[in-house]
Amino acid sequence: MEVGKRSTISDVAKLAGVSITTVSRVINDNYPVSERTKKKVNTAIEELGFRPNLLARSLIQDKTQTIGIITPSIENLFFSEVIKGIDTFVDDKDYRSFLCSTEGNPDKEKAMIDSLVNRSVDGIIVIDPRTKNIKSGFYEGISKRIPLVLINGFNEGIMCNFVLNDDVTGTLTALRHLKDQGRKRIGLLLGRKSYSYDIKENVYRTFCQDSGLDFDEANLLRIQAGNSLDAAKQAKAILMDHLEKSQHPIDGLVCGNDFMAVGALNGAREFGLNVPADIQIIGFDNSLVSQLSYPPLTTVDHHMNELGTLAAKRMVNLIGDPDFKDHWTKLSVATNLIVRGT
Amino acid sequence: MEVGKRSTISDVAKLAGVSITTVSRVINDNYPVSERTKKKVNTAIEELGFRPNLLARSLIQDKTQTIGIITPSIENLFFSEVIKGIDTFVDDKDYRSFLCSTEGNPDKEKAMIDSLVNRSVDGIIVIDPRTKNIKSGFYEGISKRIPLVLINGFNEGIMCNFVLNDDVTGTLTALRHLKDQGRKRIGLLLGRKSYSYDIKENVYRTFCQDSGLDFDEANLLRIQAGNSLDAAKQAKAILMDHLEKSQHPIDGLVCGNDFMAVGALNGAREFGLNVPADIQIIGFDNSLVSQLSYPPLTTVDHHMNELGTLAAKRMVNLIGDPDFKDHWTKLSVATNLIVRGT
DNA sequence: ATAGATATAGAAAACCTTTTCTATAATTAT
DNA sequence: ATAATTATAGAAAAGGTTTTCTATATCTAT
Repeated sequence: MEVGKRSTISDVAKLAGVSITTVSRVINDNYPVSERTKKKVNTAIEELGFRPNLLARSLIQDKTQTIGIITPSIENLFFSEVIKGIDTFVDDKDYRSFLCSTEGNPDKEKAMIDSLVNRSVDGIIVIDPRTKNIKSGFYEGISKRIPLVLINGFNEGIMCNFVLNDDVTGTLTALRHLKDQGRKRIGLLLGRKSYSYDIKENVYRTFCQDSGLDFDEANLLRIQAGNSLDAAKQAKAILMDHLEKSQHPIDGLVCGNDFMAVGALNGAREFGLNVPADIQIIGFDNSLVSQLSYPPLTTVDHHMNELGTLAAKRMVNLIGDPDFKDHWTKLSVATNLIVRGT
Repeated sequence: MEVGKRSTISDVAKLAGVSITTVSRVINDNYPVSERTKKKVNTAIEELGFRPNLLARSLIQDKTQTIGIITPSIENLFFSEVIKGIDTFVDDKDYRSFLCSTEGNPDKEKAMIDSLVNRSVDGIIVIDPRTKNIKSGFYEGISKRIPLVLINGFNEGIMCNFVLNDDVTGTLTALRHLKDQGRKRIGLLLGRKSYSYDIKENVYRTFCQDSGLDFDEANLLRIQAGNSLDAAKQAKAILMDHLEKSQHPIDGLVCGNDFMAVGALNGAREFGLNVPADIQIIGFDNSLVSQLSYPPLTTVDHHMNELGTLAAKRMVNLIGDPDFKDHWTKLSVATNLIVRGT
């Protein structure tokens, strides 16, 4: 019997000599059924190897025990930590998750989300939502149809559920640490403009002003990396370029993420500098690479896993809430500096 | 109209003044409909913002345009490269994918697969299938119900679709390289027993025998790591231990993956050795970390992305094939050595 | 002008469940 | 002994599509 078509509830009913209603009740245990019939039904289920077709159930109940996770990239360590956090939490509540990669393309992201909505997922979590889609009101529209949580993207006045890092404190702590260590010329290294990098830049500018450090446009390094590896390579190149050309090169550097920091570390070393004696380098994220580098990287711990867990928790709550449309929150996860060898 | 319940095909039919059959035909373009009615229907669809409910469609067509990907871990670089390869390929064919993490637990893996089958996924790809489930015949059973492809796990006589790395050639090339470089005492560092590590061990033993190298049980290092970071830490520790205690410590080392290799690299350095002068280290996988370490790691490129792509390609073919039950293949992806700085 | 073909459209069945509503048998209360 | 309640079970509707089968109007060929 194992081979061939999958058996249905009506096969079970027939074999057990009861109605499909009764079988359904035995499966879901939501209505009294006598022990005798229960046993008959269970035997039949066993014999046929019957498993309920979840599609049919979903269609009628209008819930799928399914969520969608949208990410700009799958193989990025930062994102996969977040995804892991989400998945662990929702898996425990017996949700399965669709994983969709957008390659950072806003239109592809929209298409993905639409596709998931048409598949009746119970909710969608977006990692690094695209600014374009935030501004166009796309997410607000989706938010009214199904539960939506956005991780690490924000804009004032948007009615959506956000889960964010405390980038302000994180950046500030890193900068202060360098200053406390006696660094005089502190630089900042970022990727192309984004929600998170914009915050870091602002904090940096304010910090320079407030703390009487020399602010110099030349100490604000910027790369246009596509992926993690690119980031490391470009970071290495741009730092070496800076060291070579600048009259007063930096002696401290905060990087937008750990990949850039590792790249910078390698660049400084190749330039002949001693880390951390000649230049101190601080990464961001506390990702795996920060612990594998030599010396291990001083970095700002983003608690990426926690970010995912929090988003997932919020999601599960929203799904259970019939008035989910009316609630929206902005949650924040604290960051802290982990001092290691750089 | 945006708010409230989602509109259905019958809403469209009513508004356009036609039958639902006709609307269905317009959507799917699988039956002649006059231009005039087509336009009426499309206007109605537009006006209502109608999108077909994919659950209902799937239920009747018995296909969901959905596959499942099972992995022991989400945040492992090796696996995420494979997943990326799979996803890119199937996404292009308009499949969405469920991602399920098993934490390496065979029973959880079984439960996950069952859950996906009940959700009527069109096929399942398993990365690093559990030996226990291979041996129990579980995969063969699933293979008869829906298309199944196993990546990086194998056992003779099992009727399933496999996609494998050529670990034999990879390991051999690495060992030969070290010998060609004049290394006399070559070691091997592996994690707990698995399909892939067993092959590497066998190749190593044979190689030592065939090439007249001193084989010494003490040069076969073994760790029991849980995750990537563990692996690096334990590799560092075990190598330092070996260097300290061994009378004739190794001067060349092939590692089971790049994380171990980075750990070993750091360990050798901390022990005061110069890499590659005093000891040469070769990793496995050509993962991101191998390019970020300093010096960058010499490693065996596994073409993980290709592994995923090939599995995905096979999967899509199986899905299209009504006789998928009768075909099974063993595909292999070549490996090659990338010589960098260690 | 009529038979046969063709183009277009709708009615109804099917997919597999859950859920509501109705029915019967068994129990309890009067 | 009868009415009212309770426990158990089934019939049928519902969920939103696709698909098969049937019907009509239009066209083509004789």
